[in-house]
Amino acid sequence: MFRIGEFSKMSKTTIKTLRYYDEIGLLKAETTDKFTGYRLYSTKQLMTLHRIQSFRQVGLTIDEIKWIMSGHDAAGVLEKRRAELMTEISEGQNRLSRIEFILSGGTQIMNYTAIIKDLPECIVYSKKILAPSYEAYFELIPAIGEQVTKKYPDLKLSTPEYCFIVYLDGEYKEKDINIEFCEAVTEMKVDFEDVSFKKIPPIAAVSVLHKGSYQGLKNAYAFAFEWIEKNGYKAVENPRESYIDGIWNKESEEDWLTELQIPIVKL
Amino acid sequence: MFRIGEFSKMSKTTIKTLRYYDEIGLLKAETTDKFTGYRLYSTKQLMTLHRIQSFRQVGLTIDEIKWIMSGHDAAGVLEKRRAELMTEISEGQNRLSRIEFILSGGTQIMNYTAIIKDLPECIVYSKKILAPSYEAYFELIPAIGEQVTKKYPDLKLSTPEYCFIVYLDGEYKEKDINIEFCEAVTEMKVDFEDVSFKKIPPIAAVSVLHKGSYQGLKNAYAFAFEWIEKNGYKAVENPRESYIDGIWNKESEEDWLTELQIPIVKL
DNA sequence: TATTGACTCTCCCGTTAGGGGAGCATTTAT
DNA sequence: ATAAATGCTCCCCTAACGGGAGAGTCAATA
Repeated sequence: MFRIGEFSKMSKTTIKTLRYYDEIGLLKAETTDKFTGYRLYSTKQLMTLHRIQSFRQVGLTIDEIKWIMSGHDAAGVLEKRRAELMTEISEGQNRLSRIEFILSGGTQIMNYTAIIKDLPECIVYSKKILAPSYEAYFELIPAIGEQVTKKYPDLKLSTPEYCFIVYLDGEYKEKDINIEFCEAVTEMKVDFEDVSFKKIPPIAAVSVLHKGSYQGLKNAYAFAFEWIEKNGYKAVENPRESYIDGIWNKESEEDWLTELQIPIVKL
Repeated sequence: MFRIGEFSKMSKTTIKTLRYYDEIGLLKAETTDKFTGYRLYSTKQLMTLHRIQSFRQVGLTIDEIKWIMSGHDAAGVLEKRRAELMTEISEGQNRLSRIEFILSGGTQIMNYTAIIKDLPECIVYSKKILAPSYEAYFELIPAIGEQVTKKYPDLKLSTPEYCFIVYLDGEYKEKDINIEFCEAVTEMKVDFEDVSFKKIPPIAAVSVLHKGSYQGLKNAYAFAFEWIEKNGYKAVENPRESYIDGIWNKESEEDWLTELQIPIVKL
């Protein structure tokens, strides 16, 4: 029989860990001196501990090991752990890729940052319009709001407001732009005229914030698409251009704030 | 200005997290209502939070992000994180490999388990002997102890005891085996006759416990070497065969306990 | 024999980045 | 006026131990 210090050296396990395993019942000392409280271990425990350590070294949790040590089959737990490890590894590689993207600089000079967001489900009314030019279409928006309010006076916008447009053209255009305007609301209603209601399902998207005039949005798009490509994602829907601050509440163009949301999937 | 719930939805961040960031000073609310205590956020905070999230998503700690957000250069931190990620990934792959080795069964039927241990530095006296057979050499061991004790009566063995042999032959032999016997002691002494003292440097080793008669040790060796190969290690020194329980303290062969320690490096 | 130093015990706090919930105050809608 | 939703603070919880305080135990030495 060995005292904890000796047993600790034999097994290359810290005393703290041995006491902890004793406390939680993973590996009880064979006997505990009734007077002194000293824990005493045998070489039999050495075998058990060896097995425990082999599981700990592949990352099983204490509870999982307890389960196995109490006689259950290890295979199920190990397969679960294998699956966890595979996702851990690919998440690690994803993070590594993202860090290297930042460190590689270049595009990052523009000071953009990208994050992945889960966009929740939402209900919107939407209207497709053909705008003669980019600037022109902003003047069309208030009218849409009025049109909807006239039809459904009780319809409420989501809080916080969430309104965005989607470019329907597959290519870049400066005039005669096909645009879909969407505004999130709290309730589904029946379509009317050229306004339709729809429920947008939840989806993951990369989000990039753009500050300043809409001239610079091109850069934000370029950044976002490069980010998507370099980090192993694929854009699966048209980007949403969501307006947070703009002419309606900020005088200076510098204060305008726009969020690009590009729905993606991991490759 | 937005209350915490709205801001939470805009940024896709939980209220708990926002309060936590406020508390630790990573992202203070722009103002806090003096009477109600309500936190109020602005779209400016949205930008800051976006940056914070981009760092969180690659796994930076809160302290690291604080450091960056207070104006320091991000590159150093990111490079450190990159290095961490690379070791995390390779550790993950190592664990995965080890789990798949277990699940692949086969060798595991013998119920061996392998772990990696850091063997600490130790001082041993050692003596090389040519044993006519495997069994014969066990009878030579007591004599060695006496020989050393006669020369150095005050020399003390390590506690716990650590004694092992190393096979010096490059090949498997059944007779005329070249063996080095080592016993850990507390002090360095001067060599005498055919006994030499040496300090063994610390090294990592794979450890396999073998229970039962020495007949079965072959299996343990086979298991250990297969484990080493399949999991991307390389044996860099002769294995140590360390005796824990044996004929000197256990009558039944079944209770004998031996530990194989094979110094390794990761490939 | 007394003492010193090494060892062991229990108890408590700390670690990360928040999550869960209780109990209470405030705001908004009916 | 009341009810529902939202906000606040405060406290405890996580996984697997590590650090340290304060007190008891053991073996060897002066």
